[in-house]
Amino acid sequence: MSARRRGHKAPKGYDPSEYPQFAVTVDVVILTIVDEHLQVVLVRRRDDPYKGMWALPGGFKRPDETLKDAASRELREETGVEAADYLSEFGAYGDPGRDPRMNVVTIGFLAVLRDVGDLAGGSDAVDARLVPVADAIGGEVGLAFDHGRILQDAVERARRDLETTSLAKAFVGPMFTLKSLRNVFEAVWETELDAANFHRTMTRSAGLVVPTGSVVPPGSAGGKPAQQFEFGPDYAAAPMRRPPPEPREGKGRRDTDE
Amino acid sequence: MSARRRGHKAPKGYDPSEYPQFAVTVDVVILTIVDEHLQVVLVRRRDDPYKGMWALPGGFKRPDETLKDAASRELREETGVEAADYLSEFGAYGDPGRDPRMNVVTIGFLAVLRDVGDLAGGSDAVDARLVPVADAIGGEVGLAFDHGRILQDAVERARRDLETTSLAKAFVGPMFTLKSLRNVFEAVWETELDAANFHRTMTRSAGLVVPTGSVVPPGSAGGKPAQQFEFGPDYAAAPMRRPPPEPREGKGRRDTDE
DNA sequence: GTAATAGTGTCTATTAGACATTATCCC
DNA sequence: GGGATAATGTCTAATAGACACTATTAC
Repeated sequence: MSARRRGHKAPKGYDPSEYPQFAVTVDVVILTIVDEHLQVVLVRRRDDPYKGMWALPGGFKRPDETLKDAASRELREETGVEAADYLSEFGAYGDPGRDPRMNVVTIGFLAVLRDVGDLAGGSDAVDARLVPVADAIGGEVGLAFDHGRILQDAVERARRDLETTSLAKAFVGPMFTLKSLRNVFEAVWETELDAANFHRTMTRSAGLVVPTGSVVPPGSAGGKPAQQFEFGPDYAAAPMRRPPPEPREGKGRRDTDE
Repeated sequence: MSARRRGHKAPKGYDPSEYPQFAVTVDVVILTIVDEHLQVVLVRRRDDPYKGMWALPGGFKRPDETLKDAASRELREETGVEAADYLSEFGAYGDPGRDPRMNVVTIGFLAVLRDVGDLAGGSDAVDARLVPVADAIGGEVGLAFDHGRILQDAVERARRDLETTSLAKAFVGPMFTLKSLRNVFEAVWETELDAANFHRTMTRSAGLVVPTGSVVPPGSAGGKPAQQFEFGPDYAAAPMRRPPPEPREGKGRRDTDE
């Protein structure tokens, strides 16, 4: 007991052997939207003892880099993308035994990309694929360790940040139609938004999104060409609130019926 | 380069000397409201090489405890409080050199207490005091390392959680007046809320707060006795939005005038 | 009585949401 | 033309915010 001191400010010359040592890893939850659905990058290592399990990309933090730099490096190594359009820390994970092989504390980072590019180009020792978030959370994909919980936390953070920050910018390119922007909110929030009201809410106050003048022709099914917009200087948060999750059928208390 | 492997899943028998080792500390931002102002617990260690600097309470994480347990333990050691009314992780700090004495990654926890009790009872080696958050952030109190930034992040998280979670419960006791509850929002958000509208918003839908029937007599200045309330089952988030920060005088663009 | 605090009532401007209507394309 | 998609218009209910007013206490 005397060996341990209160507080984390060890005196000069404090012997590292007197306090516990941990490996620190950074795991990156890389989100993007493909086919109108939210997807996450998962990897599977060929030399992994947990064969068949998919995992979040990640790696050891180095002493001479920041946590964010470590996350950025892992992202680059995994996807070849130089810089994420959004990269922020969302959680820390240090339960004893969560990795049976060592004492490790993992910092979770949320990365959002407009386009994930060619995943196979990342590394020759790693399988990487895009998985719909619903599948990964739903348990249809076996996730290693506590990566399921980490992914859940990341998605919840993305849902919140989409409402309270300019995260939406990271999901779309410099020019976008209001339909594609609406799809971002619908995919991340897992909800449906009225197209007419969405259009009005986005364009009501100038400075959120501004029309560029160019239009995109409709698909083979026809329709009015859609205006292309870009973000204005005032977009700092979603101009609408996230709708509350719909009550499940047959769950929760039932006041009426029967 | 060959010694380092991509990803954090080291093979069995991986040599700990092949990846960097860190000390992991947990720092706890303990918030409470005293005299209608938000306050934070700071400590100053007698044997600290950085004499005169105040710091956030914290300590090393042990391999056999979770991060939250470590935070809870530090909180208990510092304040004698057995359990915080709110305790959640809000950030990770790992910049190289942030603690010049060792490689350390710090996990920040936000703790909220209704009553901080006797701080001096915590330890004989530590001075502890309550400091108004405005003073601590304003630079009027010298904070060690990057603790100023950690504190700022914690306060920002508290502001957000007060709006989106039931954090308000942690600031008041089991019974409270609407004035004291309103003061929680005003102190944390650094704003003023209309008392009449606050009352209506809180009591409009039953299940948020419910009157207990008991009242508290007014002070020496007189006034109508205040009803005491307790939280109902439906209080999961603040029933009002956080007001946007007021634009500073003389700052920002000026469209009119001159 | 006056001052002070708790709580209610009322009015208005804004907003969310539902939904009809118009505009412009493909076939 | 008919179908499909984009964008606008309209209506209603709910809400936020300002503020007047009533209720109950200390002095």
